[in-house]
Amino acid sequence: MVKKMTMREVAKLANVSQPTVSRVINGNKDVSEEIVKRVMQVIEEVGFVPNKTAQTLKRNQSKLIGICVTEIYNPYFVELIDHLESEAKKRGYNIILHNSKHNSILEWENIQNFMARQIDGFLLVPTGEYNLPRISKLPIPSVVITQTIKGFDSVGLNHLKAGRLVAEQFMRAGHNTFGYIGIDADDKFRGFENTLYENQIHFNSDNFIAVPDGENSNLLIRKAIEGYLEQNNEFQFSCVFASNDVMALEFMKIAQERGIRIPEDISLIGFDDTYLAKVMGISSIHQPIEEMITTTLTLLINRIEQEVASETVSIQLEPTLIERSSSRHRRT
Amino acid sequence: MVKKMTMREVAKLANVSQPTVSRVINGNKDVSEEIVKRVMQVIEEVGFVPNKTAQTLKRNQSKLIGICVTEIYNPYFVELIDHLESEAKKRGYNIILHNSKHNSILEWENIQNFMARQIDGFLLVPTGEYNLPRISKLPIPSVVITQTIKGFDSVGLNHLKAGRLVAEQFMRAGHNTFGYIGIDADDKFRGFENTLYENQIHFNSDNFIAVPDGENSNLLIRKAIEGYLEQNNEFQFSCVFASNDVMALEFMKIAQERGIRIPEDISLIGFDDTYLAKVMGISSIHQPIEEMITTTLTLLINRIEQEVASETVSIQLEPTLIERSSSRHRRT
DNA sequence: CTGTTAGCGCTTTCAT
DNA sequence: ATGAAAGCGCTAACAG
Repeated sequence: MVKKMTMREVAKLANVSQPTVSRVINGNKDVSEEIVKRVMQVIEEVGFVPNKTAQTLKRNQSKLIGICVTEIYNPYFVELIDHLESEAKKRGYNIILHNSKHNSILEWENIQNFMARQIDGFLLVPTGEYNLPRISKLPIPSVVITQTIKGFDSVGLNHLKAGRLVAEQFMRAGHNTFGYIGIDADDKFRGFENTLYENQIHFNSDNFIAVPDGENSNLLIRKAIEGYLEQNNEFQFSCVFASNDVMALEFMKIAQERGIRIPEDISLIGFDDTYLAKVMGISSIHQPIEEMITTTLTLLINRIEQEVASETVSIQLEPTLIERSSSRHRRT
Repeated sequence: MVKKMTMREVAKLANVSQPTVSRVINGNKDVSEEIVKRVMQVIEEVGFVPNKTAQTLKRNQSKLIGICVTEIYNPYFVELIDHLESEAKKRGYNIILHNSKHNSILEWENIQNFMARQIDGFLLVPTGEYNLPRISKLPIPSVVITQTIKGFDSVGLNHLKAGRLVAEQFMRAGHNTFGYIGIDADDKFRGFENTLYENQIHFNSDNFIAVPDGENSNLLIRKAIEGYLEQNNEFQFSCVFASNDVMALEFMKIAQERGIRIPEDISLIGFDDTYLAKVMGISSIHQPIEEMITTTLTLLINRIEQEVASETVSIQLEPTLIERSSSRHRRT
């Protein structure tokens, strides 16, 4: 094929009308065997591929799903995108990926682009609240992923439960001073803190190492941890929960540099169970990514195909704790 | 906007003809200020976004570039995709990502899909030779990336030079027994071996740890390295070059488990300079990814827009060695 | 069963 | 400076 073929040209070569070619391609059964064979042969020979752009225009559906993430660097999102790509393909959809880089302006541009490209629906890891009002006015459905936002369809993790799992594990191992590394006091922290509280343990807020929001940067994380050390001279806890694996790893490295043994001196549990955690032997909260993707896609595709505007649904999946060497140590 | 708007409806609201709206949107200057303002206002109000699908059909160009990689898990490809997305956007193109999973059948399906979606051109990390003949017959341009294949436009790395850099560094540090971990005797190995040879050092092929081709799996890598140890009891080299960072990291972990110190007992250099290497302090060959992307895109977009079928060009970029702690040790 | 016709939303002559 | 008309490649309604 040296030039792009169209149905019209295929039709000419097969001595049939152009709509007949369309019927053959779409498996319409009211076509004689004879003609089907003739047309298929020509298609094969010239390597014809139907123009989805024209189909989209005519059918008013593109079989395209958008996904807009806040960063692409996070191994967690990579896993997400990878699964999404395969799963969507299985269901006859392609995906188009955009990165908002934690920037709401860019996020909106991305969504406009989605609209322009006639996607049928999209998945969103929101940068914040900024665009939510206009997103809810869009004429196509979307599902928020990894977070729960009221008024939106969403599939996320039970973060409270995740925090609880970690706290329980630490308590079971005999710890009584606790640390936390994260962006702010979100649900996973609250689950952690509440569980301690229910067991008459007060979480000392000095041991909350706050990392600035935004792109996950090793440098920023390191600064935050070193900032803590300047204030406190040494870590005032025997176990620490990091709100993602990147932070957990950075903590581990700083500990190693200072001769602090993990888990003997400090136990560590991360979050997301990315391959960073697997590779480095860091215990971590596992999110059921595959289940998340299938659930999300099912929800979104239902919205696309049923076009019913029923109540928004918000699904929370259950986290599990994957224990590795970084927390396999019992305090005495 | 509760329904998708079209130019026709915008036109009606602005009391002009539909082609006039098109002119306004495309910045045609033969439109009176007055009307431009009126139309823009309506567009703003109703949140109209032009339908790129219809534009594609009419203009016969989609402003879409495909990229098909062999795996998405490799941090190197993640970096590649990330840069590509931003850089393409700067030049007015969107990207559509596919994963061939090292499978030639899937690769061809992906390319067919590209064609169906009317992409203007694509970048390819080939799974092998299988599809190359038909790819060269396609009516749209493509550029092979990370490899050099004759008869194709390609942008890759000077792998011979990379191997040479590593060998030179090891020799300079006083090593005289050498190891290699990789898939097969590719250019980067040849550069390594040749450089040793030129210095009267024979590379002992027993010290070639061969990892099976395919998806980068930590498990397969580990098996290969452990297989070596079963044969040889211990590592018969004081320095080792791993053909990517994932392999380097796996080597490092196995070494650690066995009390082998890096770099004191064995120096290690990886390849790709991914954040795995950065985070773990592994010396690594850096590929200039940004330069690679800009070069590749420039080449591809030239092909797309000039539509001249001149000689294929093949560009090799220069690697650099980033030295980190895993090789900072001088033999005495 | 198969062909004819119309039209998806846009751009692009061609008139005026 | 603006509108009318044609057509990109396809699907779908309608004839026959």
